[in-house]
Amino acid sequence: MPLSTADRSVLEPAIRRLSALRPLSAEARSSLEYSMLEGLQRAGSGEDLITEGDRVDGVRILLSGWLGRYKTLDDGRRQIVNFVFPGESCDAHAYLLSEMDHSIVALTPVVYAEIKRTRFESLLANNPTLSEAFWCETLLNNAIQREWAINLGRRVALERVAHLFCEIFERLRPVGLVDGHSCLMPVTQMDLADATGLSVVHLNRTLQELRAAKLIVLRERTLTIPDLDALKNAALYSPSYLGIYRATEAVR
Amino acid sequence: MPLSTADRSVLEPAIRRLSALRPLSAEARSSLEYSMLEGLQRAGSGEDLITEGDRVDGVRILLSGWLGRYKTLDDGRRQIVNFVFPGESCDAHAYLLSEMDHSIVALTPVVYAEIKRTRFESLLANNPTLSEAFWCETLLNNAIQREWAINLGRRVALERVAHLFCEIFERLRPVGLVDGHSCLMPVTQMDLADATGLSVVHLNRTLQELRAAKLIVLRERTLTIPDLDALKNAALYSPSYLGIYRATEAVR
DNA sequence: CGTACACTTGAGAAATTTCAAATATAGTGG
DNA sequence: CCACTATATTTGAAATTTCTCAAGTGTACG
Repeated sequence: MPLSTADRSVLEPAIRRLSALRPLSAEARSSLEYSMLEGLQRAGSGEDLITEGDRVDGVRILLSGWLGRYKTLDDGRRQIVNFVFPGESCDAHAYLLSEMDHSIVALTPVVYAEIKRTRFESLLANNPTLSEAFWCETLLNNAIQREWAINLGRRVALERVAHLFCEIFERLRPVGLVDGHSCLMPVTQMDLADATGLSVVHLNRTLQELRAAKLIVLRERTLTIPDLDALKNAALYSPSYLGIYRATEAVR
Repeated sequence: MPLSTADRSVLEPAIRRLSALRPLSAEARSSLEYSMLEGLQRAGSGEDLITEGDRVDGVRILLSGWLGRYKTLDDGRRQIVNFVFPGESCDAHAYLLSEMDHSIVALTPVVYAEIKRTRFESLLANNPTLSEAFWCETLLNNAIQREWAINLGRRVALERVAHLFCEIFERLRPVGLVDGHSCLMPVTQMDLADATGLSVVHLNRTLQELRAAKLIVLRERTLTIPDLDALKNAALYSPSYLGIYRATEAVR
């Protein structure tokens, strides 16, 4: 469903994030803003934005809420293979491949901008700097996906959940969604379980362990990390995969 | 160490694979060949081609042997997050990010072509079709990486190893490295364990299970899959993530 | 021939899952 | 606003998977 009344401030996360990846010219920025404002959309929690096997015909840029990229096995097992946070896009360039290899679901109510393929392509053709920013995003995604592999393959439950929380913090920070030591945690424990490859029951117990160790406070849909370094320590966190964000952090 | 005598046939896997991703113009093909022939290199088994934290300054295209992309945790745990097979490139465009987020090791003796950044960039600039092929490769890598996430997060040991073998088959096929029902399996069980997130001991037992079920034959560094569909079944394999290869398969 | 490395086996320990049920919490219609 | 219902979180206990440790057997290579 299209949004009618929209002021430009809803676009802020997208602009902020792309600028963090590559400095955008004023011109690139304004034509992007124009294209986004034309395609504002909402989706409700639980709604699939796109399903494995679909063909893609454009790009969506998330403006608020959380999305989950997921894959399922025939017997229903589900793995969230990545989150999409405000400012991040999904499917940029995906039309270069034949079809979607995964699905994307709204884990919360979301607002996003949809830009059709032809529009998007001309936007990139006219703004090399923008094109580079989107490609950078693809590369960054790749790096994040690799980190998820070691997270799922080699970290034990506690480290794994701790690591996810660290990553969420670092990815929300550049778009201004970390407030002091806290951020919103709007998803269910089931979602977190599917993202960490754990059962809900064990995820729940792991959260309690993290709470008992005073590494996190999690209540009323808010995650607080009193001491991020301590949590990173528990997670065996290594920062190199989000390297491109580091400049951003310094600027804060 | 540079290779001296080199005939053009060593380049075949690379040309074959890129052509599978995007049809290459004769011109693109020959300038790529020329650039590759100039930068032929070898590395011995166990040698790191590049290490996490390094800056990248070019692209390498693997011509023979297997590479492993891996990450490690401080206490030594290692996860191979992906393999690189002949014809695949590593680090294409990686110089757009600040530094390597992972390391790449030669799991066998390898031959590869190295193209320096400036050379590579002008190659892409002059051959849009080539540029698209390389970007396609990046997107495909992304899809593979997502599949690894569900493999590590949601498949049990037997399914996981079975799935890895199916994937290896499907990725080796387009470059002509599958011979009937067999392909080379030149890596150690330790490497396979690190790729599937299992301990060596458990990987070994899982292989025995697969053998007992007649799903694989594995001896003398050769993997035979008598009935690929049966193995895919056991792996809960879903083909959508290697979709772009499907045209290739049909052509065979 | 020896030494290092790769593979295999056994057995107990640990992590994680499953099943089942109890308690919260949130959303909905009256 | 409340009662009702569905969903989300939490708890207990047993079953299962996977890991660790330790040792034995092969195999390749100098």
